[in-house]
Amino acid sequence: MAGLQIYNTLTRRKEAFEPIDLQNVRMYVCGPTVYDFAHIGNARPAIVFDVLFRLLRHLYGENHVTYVRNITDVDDKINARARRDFPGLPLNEAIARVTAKTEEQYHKDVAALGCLPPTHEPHATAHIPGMVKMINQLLMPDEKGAVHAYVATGKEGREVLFDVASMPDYGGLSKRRLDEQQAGARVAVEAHKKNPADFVLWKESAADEPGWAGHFHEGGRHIDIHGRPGWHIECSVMSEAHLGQEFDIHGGGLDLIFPHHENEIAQSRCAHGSDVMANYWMHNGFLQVEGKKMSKSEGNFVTIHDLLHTEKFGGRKWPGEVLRLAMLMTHYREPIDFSVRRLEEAEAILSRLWRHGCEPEKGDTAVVMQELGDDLDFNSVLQSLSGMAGAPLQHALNLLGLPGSAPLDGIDLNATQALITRRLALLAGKNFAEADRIRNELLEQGIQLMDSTDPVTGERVTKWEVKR
RNA sequence: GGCCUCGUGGCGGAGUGGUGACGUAGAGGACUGCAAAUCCUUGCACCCCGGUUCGAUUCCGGGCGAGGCCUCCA
Repeated sequence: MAGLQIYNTLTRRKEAFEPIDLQNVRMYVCGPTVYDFAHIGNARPAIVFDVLFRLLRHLYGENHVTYVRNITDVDDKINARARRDFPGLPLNEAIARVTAKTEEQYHKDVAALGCLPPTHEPHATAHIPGMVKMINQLLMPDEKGAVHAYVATGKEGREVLFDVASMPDYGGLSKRRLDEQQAGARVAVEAHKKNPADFVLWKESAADEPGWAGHFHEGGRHIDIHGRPGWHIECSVMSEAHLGQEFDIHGGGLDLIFPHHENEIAQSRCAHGSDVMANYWMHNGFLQVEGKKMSKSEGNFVTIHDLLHTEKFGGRKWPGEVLRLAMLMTHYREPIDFSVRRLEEAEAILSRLWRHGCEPEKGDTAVVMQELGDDLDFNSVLQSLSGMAGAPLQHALNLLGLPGSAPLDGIDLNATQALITRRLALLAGKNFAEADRIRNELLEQGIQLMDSTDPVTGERVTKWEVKR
């Protein structure tokens, strides 16, 4: 079996990947918070980890990989959006509308980018009891007698907080030392926290906010807090529910290393009394748009939906596969400057590959997967693809989640063939003007004609391809 | 202030202590009725300044620049 090398954020180096269970390779990736259209920055992890998912399925078998990507559907940003968009509705109903609509849109977007559905897509709101249970585990003394959580009262009510000082090696993923963080950090001091780095596990909800019953036990006391979970606890609980206490790969964007992933590790390890949550932590790099940080105020905030369905970026729509390749052209850990030029180049590469896909076969798909196994070395992959043709090329493209040939949707094959035949007749009669008119007409439909001469008969042969 | 990335030709992107891959775009040519495709040819690139060295883009030091995290964020 070809090896797989993965750069592990935990150790800051590339390591040979060794699954805990060959029969069930397990990966968790942080999914979207569903309050707004996903932007192209959100597309990167979806695409990168989809490629990894496909590679793992290739290496270990389709039924031996479990990929979990959560949906965060409880969050203060969602509440704010719900109040804004549906002011007349009760908040919970408004929230349900926002999350349902956004989630549906997200699924359409990533599907258009060629991403397979994950094995499981758990919703945070479906795992509240599990979160309460884990928080209680943290409130109880562990095997060594350490208590990792406490109840305190903050400005907006009671909270259950994680006590970072209770975990000696807190900060291992982000390589942050607690004592180094204090100096100079612009963290508003919150008096109820034992340590400024302590983070919320559960917080009390106001009457009009979404909330669930939380029964907690602290030092023999029973405490009921009608509230909602903190952000980090979701992933700890959902990953355990679907992948167990220890699993193989945990992925997400670079910005999640701290605090999100650091805190997930703290919660899971302290609740489980273990040294490991996931063995390999992978993080994708950030992207800019046309050389600038993407932000709404810069006016360069680009959603996946905009790219696919509007003409806001570069004055035209872009097919999902072009977007996918444009994203993969740069190694997943490197920063990307997302630009029109990049999309154009991806498109050019893709049409050349599709053209080669119709030629006599050349090359070996296995080589591609081997190169991909070197920490997703897509640059080498692209290089190999350009030397391939025919079925192996098409197969390789499919394994990468790209179409093996140009999609023919919306093209009337019979009508096209009829026009080509008529044009050949016109050419035989040297009626170039009319023949060119037909060629231009087809080009406007996205069909590019290519004339050549049959080497044997010397007759003109016309081929065509889809050009978007 | 602390921690961390990155800086190669128009763009994307390899690589190396000593003739600077490759792709894409551009230019010229072949082919073609003309295109498209294909093939051939072609162009100023290694952020700056020191140091080590016979020689540095590659090693060391210092700058400058871009970006990320430390607060919600892919």
